Amino acid sequence: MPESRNTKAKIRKAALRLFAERGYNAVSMRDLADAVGMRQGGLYNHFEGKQVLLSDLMETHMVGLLEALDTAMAGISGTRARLEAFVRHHVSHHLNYPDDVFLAYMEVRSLDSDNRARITVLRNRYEHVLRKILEDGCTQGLFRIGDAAVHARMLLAMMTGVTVWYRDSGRLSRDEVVELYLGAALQSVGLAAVQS
Amino acid sequence: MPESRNTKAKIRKAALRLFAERGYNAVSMRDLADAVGMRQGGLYNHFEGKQVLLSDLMETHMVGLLEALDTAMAGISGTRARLEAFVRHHVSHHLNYPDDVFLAYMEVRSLDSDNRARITVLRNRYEHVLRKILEDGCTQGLFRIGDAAVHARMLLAMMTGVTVWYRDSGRLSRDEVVELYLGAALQSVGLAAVQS
DNA sequence: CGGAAATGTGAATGACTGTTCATTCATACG
DNA sequence: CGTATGAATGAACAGTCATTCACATTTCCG
Repeated sequence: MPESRNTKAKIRKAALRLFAERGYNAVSMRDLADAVGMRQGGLYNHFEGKQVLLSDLMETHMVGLLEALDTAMAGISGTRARLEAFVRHHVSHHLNYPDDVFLAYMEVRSLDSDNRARITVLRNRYEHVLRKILEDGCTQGLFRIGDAAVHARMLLAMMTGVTVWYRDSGRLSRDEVVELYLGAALQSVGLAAVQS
Repeated sequence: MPESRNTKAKIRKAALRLFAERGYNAVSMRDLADAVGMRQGGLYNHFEGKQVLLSDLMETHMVGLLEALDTAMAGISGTRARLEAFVRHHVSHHLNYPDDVFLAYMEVRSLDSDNRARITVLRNRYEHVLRKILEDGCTQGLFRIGDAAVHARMLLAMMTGVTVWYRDSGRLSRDEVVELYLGAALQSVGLAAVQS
C-alpha cells in the first residue's frame, strides 16, 4: 500500500513533466511508462486512462492554485494591497510550479468536453478574483484603466508568460522577478511602485 | 498550374485553421485532406510532408510579421512614438491573423530541431526590436521600468494573449481593443496615455 | 490533336496508438 | 502454511498514423 502511493506519485510527476515538455498528444503511454521505469500495462493499475490522468493533473493544479490564492489573500484588505498580494501570489506560484501551469494553459483543448467544462469553471473563478479587484479600484477612482475585464486578461497573460522564459540558472532570482512583475502591474493600472 | 497554386493555398489555409484549432499532433493528414476536399495521397504532390507543412506555415507567418513590423515602424522616430507604433502593429496584427499567431506560439515544440532553430532566429529578431525601444526609453530617462529585457517579454506576452479571448462577436471592436492595449502598455512603462 | 506533365485516387505499408488481459510475482494476513 | 491482494508484466487487440506508390484523370502546350 505505501509502495502503491509512491508509484502513483511517480507516474503523476513523470506525466506532468512529459506532458508539459512535449504536449499531451506527443507522449505515449509507453513513453510515460519508460520514464517511470515500468511497462505500459501497469499504468492502468493506477489510472483509468490517459485522459483521466490529464484531467486529474489539471484539476489538482487548479484546486491548488485557488487554495494558494485564498491563503495569499486571507486578511488582506485595501484594493491596492489586494492587487499586490494577487500579483505576488500569481507570479511566485507560476515560478514554483512551471510545469503545472504550462500544462493547464496549453492542454485545455486536449480535454474532452466534460473535463474541460470542469476546469473552465475553476479558471473563471480564479480570473474573477482579479477582475473584482480591478473593478473595485476603478469605482474607487484608484486605478486608471480602460476596461477592468480586458485589463484582467492582460495582466494574467503578462504574468503567466513568466513560465516561458524564466530559468533558475539565469541572472535573476525568483524574488527579483516577482518584484519586476509587481512594478509593471502596478504601473499598468496607473499606480507608482513603492520606492526601495 | 493555376489550379495547382489554388490547391496549395487551400491546403495551407485548411492546415492553418486545423492546426491552430486542435493542435499539430491532433490533426491527421486524413483530417486535413477531408477539409480541403481531397484524399490524403494528393497532399504529397504539394508538400513533402506534415513537418514541412508546419514549418512552412510558421516561417511564412514570422516573415510576414517582421515585414509588417518594418512597414509599421518606417519613418517613425522618437522613442514614445516607436513604442506606440510597435504596440499598435502587434495587437492589430494579432487580431487580424489569430490562427497564424496562435500556431506560431503553440507549436514551436512540434518542430524538429532544424526548423525550430530557424524560427527562433526570426522570433528573437522581433523581440529585439521591442527591447531596443525599451532600452532607449530607459537611457533617455523616459520610461520607468525595472528591466528592459524582462519588460519586453512581459509586454509581448500581454499583447499576444489577445488572441486567446478576443472574438469579433464580442462587445469591443478591434480598434477599441488596440487602444486598450496601447493605454496599458504606455502606463506599464510609466507614461500616461493620451487623453481622448 | 497528341503527348507530356501535373494532379488526384485508393489501396497498401509498417510503425505506433491507447487499452485490455491472462499471468506472474511479492508481500501481508489468519 | 494456505490464501488473498495489489502491482507489474508482456503479449495481443483493433485502430490510426504519416507516407508511398501504381495507376487514373485532368490540364497544359506545341
